[in-house]
Amino acid sequence: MVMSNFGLQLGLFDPGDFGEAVPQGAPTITRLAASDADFAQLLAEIERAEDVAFDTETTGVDMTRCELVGLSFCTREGHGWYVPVEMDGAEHWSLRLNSPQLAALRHSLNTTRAQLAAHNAKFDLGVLQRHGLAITHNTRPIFDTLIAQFAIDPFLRGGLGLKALAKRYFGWDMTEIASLIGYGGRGGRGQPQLSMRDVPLELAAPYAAADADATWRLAALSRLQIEKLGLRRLLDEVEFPLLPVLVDMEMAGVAIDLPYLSRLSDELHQRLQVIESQIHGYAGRRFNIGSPQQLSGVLYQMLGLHLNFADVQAHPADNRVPSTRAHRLTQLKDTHPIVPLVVEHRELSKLLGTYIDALPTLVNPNTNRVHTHFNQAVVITGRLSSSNPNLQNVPITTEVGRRVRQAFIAREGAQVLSADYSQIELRVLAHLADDAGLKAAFARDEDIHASTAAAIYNVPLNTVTTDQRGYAKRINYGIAYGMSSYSLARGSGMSDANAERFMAQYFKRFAGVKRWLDGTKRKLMTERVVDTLYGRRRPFKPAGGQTPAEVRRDERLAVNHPVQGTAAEVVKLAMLGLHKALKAGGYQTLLTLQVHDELVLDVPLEEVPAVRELVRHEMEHAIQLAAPLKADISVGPNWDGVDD
DNA sequence: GCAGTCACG
DNA sequence: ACGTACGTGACTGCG
Repeated sequence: MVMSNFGLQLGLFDPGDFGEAVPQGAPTITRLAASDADFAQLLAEIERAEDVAFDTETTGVDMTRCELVGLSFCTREGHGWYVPVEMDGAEHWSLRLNSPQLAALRHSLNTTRAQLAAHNAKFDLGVLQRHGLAITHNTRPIFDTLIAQFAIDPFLRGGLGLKALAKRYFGWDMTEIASLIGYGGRGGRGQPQLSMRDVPLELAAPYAAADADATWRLAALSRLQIEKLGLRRLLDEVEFPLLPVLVDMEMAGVAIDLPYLSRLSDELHQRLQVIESQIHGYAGRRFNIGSPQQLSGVLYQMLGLHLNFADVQAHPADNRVPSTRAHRLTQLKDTHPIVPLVVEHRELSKLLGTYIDALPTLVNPNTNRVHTHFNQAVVITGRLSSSNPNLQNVPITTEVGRRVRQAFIAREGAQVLSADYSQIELRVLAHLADDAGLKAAFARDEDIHASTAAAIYNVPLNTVTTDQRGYAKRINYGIAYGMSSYSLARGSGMSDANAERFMAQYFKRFAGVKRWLDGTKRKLMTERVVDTLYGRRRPFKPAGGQTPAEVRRDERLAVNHPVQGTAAEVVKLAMLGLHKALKAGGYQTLLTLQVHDELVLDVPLEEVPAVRELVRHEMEHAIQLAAPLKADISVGPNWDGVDD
């Protein structure tokens, strides 16, 4: 066994563990669909197979724009079909779009009793849907081998790519797509020189057929791993059913008010100019304010700003300079007029660079909307992540930030509906810890931070002060992340001794939480793995050799994982129920964004009253926990919601 | 390609 | 005595 591999050290899977069930050696036999008769045989195989893996070959990686070039299928191990699509030139048979053959394939895929499998199925489902091959009526969820492998081992070395997995489990050295279409630039980055459309059939067919076969074998292996690790409910009831929901969300995209952003950009660039010359004036010379190094030199050396000696001490071990982060600058804001200008400069250039000037370039010209990617296999806890662009970190805190949010609008004649869970992680904690005090507070729909304060300070709820509530809020959130009394003191301004007394009082009052934290740490020590309500695992390296700091960190990770991860599962369940209800009700409403505890929808005006109640119901009844779930909803012309 | 910074839950 | 809350993604400067 290769002990250098983290996944294997964790006692997960050796490539040969399921070797008998999944023979590895035999290469793929390629069968080209070269006639109507061939194609008919493929459909017959799809219809009577137990499992069908498929893959799409396209002209690009953007599912909202690329063209379908070919399809590959595997209905039994070792055999892969390739179906060319819309091939020009008469010498080869190919599947035509809008043809009876394509309709027949759609019917087969939607009615077969087989479970369909694909690697990174979101892409393939989106592409197929755009080419008249929507898979919406197959009663079994798509088996996504990438999502499955991420649940099986989130720390898989070598990544989750199909080729890497085939190498790892089957010892295959598969053809990389780069060797077919080539990539310009360095390190395989940059634009491909060709598209799959330009690759000769003799090369494309075996390449694509091998991908389908590899996916088929990987699905078979994954099923065994899933059983062994207890991941069936997570995948069958949450992750796999979520796939078509995410496809719809990504295809829907979100509307952006471009003229508004353009005006905002002009205004803020002007302001930035003014600030910049003022900063250079105070500094006595021009320098790049965006360079932390140069800025640090100006602030701490030229202007001599500091709160204490430690600020300006050299860091001989490395070449680091004193930090210029906003938190630091805020502490210094009254010592020199340059400081607030630097803070504002930071804020404006961040907002302009990341959102205001970036978003317009990301609008899809075909749809006039921005299509983010929701990734299901990045975050260890099971949250979604969003990228290209990341629409889960659109500003909201500052005044200017809210103006950025106003650029997110709805279709003509529609409104933006935003619904967010109230304190979902604390409700999840109440459930996981089965804590009587926490459950009672939520059952009475109390202001949880105020009622925590009342409990800890042992005062009536209506006499809790703003400060007391603030400390309680800090501790409520901190607990879920494994915060220490030391951090509470640092973060709240309390003395170390007071913070310690405060936390002791909290654990006395919420003994169930204390029990759960201790139990989770014990599980970490003994089993080196923790999991969520639906069984998503968070493995840890074997004990031994960690420093005390690393042990503490692992403890925080271990207690945070079930809380954050279970909350993520609840939100996903709500998305599933909502998506289903919107379809069943024939609504034109689009689910557009998910931001961890918030769902955003694009709702036609006439549907607003009904959809508002639908959303509330689906979110609050996504699952039955020991604490009730609560959703707050606002509706308005843009994402900076106005009315609730 | 990494570090610093900062946007969000 | 330890080190200072969990989880992300994007941009910029710099070597």
